This record gives sequence, structure tokens and C-alpha cells, in this order.
Amino acid sequence: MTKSKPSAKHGYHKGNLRDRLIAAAELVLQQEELDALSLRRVAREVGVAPSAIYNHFANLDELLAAIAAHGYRQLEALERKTYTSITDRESCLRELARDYLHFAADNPSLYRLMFSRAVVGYRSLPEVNEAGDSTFKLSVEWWYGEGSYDPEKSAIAYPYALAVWSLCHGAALQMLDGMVTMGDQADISVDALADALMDVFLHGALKGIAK
Amino acid sequence: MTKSKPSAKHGYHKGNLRDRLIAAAELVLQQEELDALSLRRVAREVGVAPSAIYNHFANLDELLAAIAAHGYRQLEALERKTYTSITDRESCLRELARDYLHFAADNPSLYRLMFSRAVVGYRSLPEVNEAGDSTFKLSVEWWYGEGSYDPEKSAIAYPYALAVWSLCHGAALQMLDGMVTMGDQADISVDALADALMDVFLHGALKGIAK
DNA sequence: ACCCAATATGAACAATGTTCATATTGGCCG
DNA sequence: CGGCCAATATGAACATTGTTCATATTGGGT
Repeated sequence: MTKSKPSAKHGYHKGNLRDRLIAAAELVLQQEELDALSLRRVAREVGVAPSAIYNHFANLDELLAAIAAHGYRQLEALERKTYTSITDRESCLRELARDYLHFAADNPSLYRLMFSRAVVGYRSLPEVNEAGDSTFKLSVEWWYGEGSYDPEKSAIAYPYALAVWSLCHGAALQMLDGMVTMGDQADISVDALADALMDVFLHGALKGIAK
Repeated sequence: MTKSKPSAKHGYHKGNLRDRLIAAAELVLQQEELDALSLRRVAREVGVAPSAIYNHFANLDELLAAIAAHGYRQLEALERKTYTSITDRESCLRELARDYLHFAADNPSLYRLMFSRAVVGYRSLPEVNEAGDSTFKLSVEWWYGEGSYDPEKSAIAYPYALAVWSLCHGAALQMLDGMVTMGDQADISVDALADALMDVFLHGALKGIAK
């Protein structure tokens, strides 16, 4: 039979628990801080015993990794859409930065999880290895140009890719931590922040150094 | 009597426990990962009951904040030294970036703690508020120029300060997470990384965009 | 129709942060 | 010099966390 109705009452085999766990976790992340997410909390949310999770994930880190991987794919899809739709290189780069900061602003807890120590570094799931670098790979690819991979240009493009990505990541974290006040005005829109950063990034800071 | 010998045997009043707790915590951070640091671990390290800590800190977050504040002051001193010793603006900026990344590379766990959620955001200790922004304040001050604060230049300088700091912070995290491979070569020196980033930052990325 | 592998349970364990009643002690006031 | 109090340290307790394991249930394939 097709397992089309896994939502029945409460039994032992409740359908694919894996996806439901991830979905529940994402819901928690949307509404609360990252530290509200715990293995037992997710189990509670789904209405299942904590130990049941271990039938689908080796441990908590793997669950977190799976959630993060989903986040990476979302972000990557977002970026790729802009990447393929805007032809003007500079406009595209600016829009990519806006996309990135918007993603972080809209999903603060998820963003924090994606770059938490539990997910990054512990290369438990190959799924995360692939999805995790997606954004950065996209960035490198962007700088390489539309052509195929060229080792000659690689050494030139890589620093650019590393720099934008570091810039955006650092700015995203500062933004989430409420550290961006942009001088006097207490608040600043995400777009304005992205634009200001990209202005500096594109034109360089040498002019700002002029004594 | 002077309490010059607090190291005696084991008694109730063992000298100023506060400083010894912080020192012990810093030692743990120097040798292990951030998640190895716990309230009970620090108590164990000092040879004291866990609850004794609550005579000196309201809770774990305050202990972490105090440790982080110490780290902030170290970093700030490091930066200020370069800040005041190198007159050439561009050379100074490059050296500041190197200093920053070296601090992160030399104290990975402490650096992670300093920018962890437990420390940033929870503005429990005013000590952290002051020390925490020191590096960034220093950066803003640097861009303002040596003169006194000028609101007119503020709006111009702030984006630069925000950008360098975001860039360095993002790069530091990526470095600590082993995400910096600089193209083909697996490893790259901290100095080389800093220089590469500052090249892009100083001269701008527009030239890298040329199709 | 049966059986087994997959899945879910519940009780247990260690470790964590925190609280509280209790015990000790150093320094101050008489 | 003696006594007392506030500061400090203890140890036992509690709730919560991740994890393990023996046990129970069940759905799909032969």
C-alpha cells in the first residue's frame, strides 16, 4: 500500500520521521533563538521519543547538519536565481550581496546554525560538505567568469571570491548581533547596508585613506 | 595580614577566586576547543566546588563575558600598538589586518568565545559592552583620521570601518574553520591571507569584474 | 500468513547549569 | 584579645541535555 496517510493517530511507524524532524526543527528556528533547538525539543515537537531520532540520525550533529544543508540549498537557490538573471556584472554582484544579507536577516537562527561549530568543521555528513560550500563555490564561479574553470584565472579570481564572501559573512553576523548602527542612525535597512558595503568593496578603500 | 599566600593547602578562602577562574578558563581555551569550556570544568580546574563560582559571577554567561572582555582588551592593545607606531596609512591598515588574523589564529577558541552568542547580544556585563566594541571603535577612529571626531566625516568613514572589520571577521572565521584554501595550495600563511584580502579591499574589485 | 528488519518506546546514565541550606573563616568592632 | 558577621566555600539536590540499550510494535516481502 502507499503510505499516503502517515498522519494517523499515534503508532510506531508514523511515516517518514526524518523529514518531519527537520521540518519541526526549521519551525523552531523560525520562531526562536538557536539555543532553543535541542534534540529533545524537536522530538517533543514532533511527538516522539527522543531516542527515536537515532533511527534516522547518528547523533544530534547529524540532525543539525541535515537542517543546515537544507538551509544551504535554499541560500544557494536564491543566489543562483540572481546569478543567472542579471547580466550586468556589477549590478549582479550588488544584488547577490543583498540576497545574502536578506537571507541572514530573514532566517537569523538558521543562519547561525549553518555556520555554527557543530555544523562547520565537523565534516560528519557529506551532504553538508557539498551543500555547505555551495554559496562560496557559486561566488568563485562568478568571479571566474561564465566560461569554464580556468586555472590561470583561478589564482586571480579566488581572492576576490574569498573577500566578498568574508565581507558578507562578517557583515551578516554583525547585523544579526545588532552591531550595525551605521553611524548615528540607529537602524539601517538591509539593502542600504549591502549597498554601502559593496560601494567600498567595488571602488576600493584607498580613497578613504587620503589623509 | 596581607593575603600574599592564598595558595595554602585547601581552605575556604583561597584568595581572589575570580581571577583564578578566569585564568584557568583561559588556559583551557588555549589548549582545547571552545565546547570544552564549562562552568564545572573551570571549577574542577581550579579545585573548587561548582557553586563557589556563583559568589563571583551571577551565572555562566557572566564568567564567559569576563573572559571575553579580557580577550577584547588583549586584541585592542595589539591593534593600538600598530595603530600608533606605523604612520603610513596604507601600511598601517595592512598591518592591522595581519594583527587581527594572527590574534584569531593564535587564540582560536578565545576568538570564538568573544564572538559567541553567549557573549555578544546578551549585554549582561557593561564590561563587555565597553571592551567588546573596542576593536571596532578603534577601526572607526582610524578611518576618521587622527583628528577629533567629526560628524561630517563620520558618515563617510563609517562604511569603511564597517567593511574592513566585517571583512576581517568573516575571514578569521573562515580561516578557523579551515575554509581558506586559496585556490590550489592547501595551506596559506596568515600574512599571505591578510595581504591578499587587503589588496582587494584597498584597490577595489571593479577590475576583477572586467569580463 | 508469517516473519524479520525497521522503527518507536521507556528507562537508564553521565554531564551540564543552577539553587539552597550548611559550614567555615577572615577581618572588623568592641 | 575575643566575638561576631559578612563573605566565601561546600555538598547535596534538581531540571535539562545527549546518548545507550533492552524491549515492544509493526509493516512489507517471501
